[in-house]
Order: sequence, then C-alpha cells, then structure tokens
Amino acid sequence: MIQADKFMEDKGVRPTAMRLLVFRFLAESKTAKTLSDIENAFAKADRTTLYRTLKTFEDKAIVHQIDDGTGMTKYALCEEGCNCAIEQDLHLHFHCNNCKETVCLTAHKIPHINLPDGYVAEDANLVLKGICDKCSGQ
Amino acid sequence: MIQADKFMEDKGVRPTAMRLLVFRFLAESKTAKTLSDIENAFAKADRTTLYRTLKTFEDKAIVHQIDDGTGMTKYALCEEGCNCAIEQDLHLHFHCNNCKETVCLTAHKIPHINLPDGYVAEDANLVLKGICDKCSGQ
DNA sequence: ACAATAAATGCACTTCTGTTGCATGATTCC
DNA sequence: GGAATCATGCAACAGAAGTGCATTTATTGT
Repeated sequence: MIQADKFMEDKGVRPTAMRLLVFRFLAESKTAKTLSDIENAFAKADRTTLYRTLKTFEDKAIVHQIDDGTGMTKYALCEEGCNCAIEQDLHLHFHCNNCKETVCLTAHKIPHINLPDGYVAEDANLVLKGICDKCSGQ
Repeated sequence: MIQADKFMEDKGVRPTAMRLLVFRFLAESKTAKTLSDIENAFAKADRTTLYRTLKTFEDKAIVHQIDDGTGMTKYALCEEGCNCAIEQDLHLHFHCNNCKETVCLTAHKIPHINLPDGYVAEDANLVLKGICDKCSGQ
C-alpha cells in the first residue's frame, strides 16, 4: 500500500486525520462498508463528517458507492486502475445472504446486453446474491 | 385482460375494492410504480393499506418488487408465466435517466456469470440505466 | 508572524421511506 | 345472527439520507 496521505493529495483531497482513518479502514476492509459500519468503527466520529468525507472521496474517485439491494448504500475503495472517474467501472458485486457482506468482483465485468430498439444504456448495476467463498466453506 | 377479480381469487386474494383499483392501476401502467405513485393516484387511499396490499400481492406472486437504485422500491405486475412464486424470474430492468421511469424487460434474462471458486449464486439483480425508447425519440 | 480566507468538522434538525401496533369496519363461515 | 377472520385506517416509530449553520482547523498572502 502506498502512503495514504500522498495518495490522497494526488487525488486532490486534503489528508486530514479523520479522512486518513476512513481511508485506512476501507483499505483494510475486504468488503464494502456502510456509513454506520464506519461510524461504529470510530467511537468518536460524527456521522455528518463521515457522510461528507465519503462524498468527497466519491467525487475524487477514491471510493465508489454500491447499491446491493439491502437498502443501505455501501462504499468500497476503487481499485488501482478503476476508472470510476471517467466512466462507470462496470464490475459486478456479490452479496452473501449468509454473512451479509458485499464484495466487489472487480475482475468480473458486466456482460454486454442487447437492448430493444431505442434503448440506450449508459450505466449498469449487477448484484449477485448467494453464498460467498468464506461461507460456503471453500 | 382477464377479469381482475376472478384472477385475484384464483391467486388466493380477496378482491376488495381497493385491491382491484391497485391491480388495475398497475395493469394500466407500462412502468414500475412506487408506493407514493400509487398513493397519489388515489386521493383517498391510505399508505398503510396500499403497503400491505402490495405485500399481499407480492406473497401471492401477483406483483414483484424492483430495486432500481433510486432508493424507492417499485412494483410491477408479474407477467403471464412469470415464475416469481417458485424462483426468481431473472429478467432485467431498465431505468431511464431522463423520464425516471423503470420498465421490466421481461424478454431479457440476466446472463449466466462465472463466479470465482466458492461463490454460489442464488439470486441476481441487473439494472441498466440510460435513455428509454420513448425519450430517445425512436 | 499575523490577519484574512477557505476548508473541514460537529451539532441540531428535517425529510422521506418503510414498518408496526392497535382499534375499527367489513366479510365469511357455521 | 354471532363468532371468527380478514381488511382498513390512524398514529406512531425507526433508520437512513440530507441540509443549515456555527465553530474549529488549516492555508494563503503580505
């Protein structure tokens, strides 16, 4: 992992203490996290600050939002080379019905779909649900 | 369209006045509707009643929920032969960024995805976003 | 270094959707 | 007709998302 503060400055985000903590928390997470997850991870954190921190991160293509159908938006770090900034990085997400965690499957892109005449796709969201590798005992 | 009340009785749902209205409203809709949409369509309707009506419809496989990423769950009638009751009917949904409407593309099934070892898919949700046929002027 | 400016943070509050409890009204069954 | 069951409506709550504003912290220019 590169230096977090240098990385953030390169992205045009001031590396404050809180932001570095959030960044590192997400970096160490293997799964996508909700705002509440992050809030609970730091006892003294204010929800609004975290909310705006994540929004800033999103604007600067440091994290991307994930809507896995649980009703709570989750956040995950963009991978090296994730081009969320320019266009949507159309990898799919997997939500485990057992451990309730959601992971990015960055290697798996959403396949192209032939739409009826007149429909123009600009974005896509594919969420698979089932049992993840850890829960399937493999 | 078959008789709505007979259809509902076959499904095991008592065809009350409100339910028939909701059913007909959804039947006449080309797009998926939110609870608020339905609420606004009938001035004197109570939100709770509509909420439970939709829940009942869902249990009896008359409608299915759609999560198009807008944050509001939408509802659409199940098609003839839609097997939501037995298993998920994995058709995809299209959300228009222009008119904000969401439609079922029942003819388009979600393609099979090869997952990494240990992952077992049980369900899937694919939402494409862009411009619909009406808004693209075709 | 110091003032002026800009950015980040924290608190309070609002809004909106989804949801449940409970009392009342309508329907079915015997 | 009366009991039981189901549907409805009102009120209230929960949780997440979002906004406004004041305060603190950092940056800039001189």
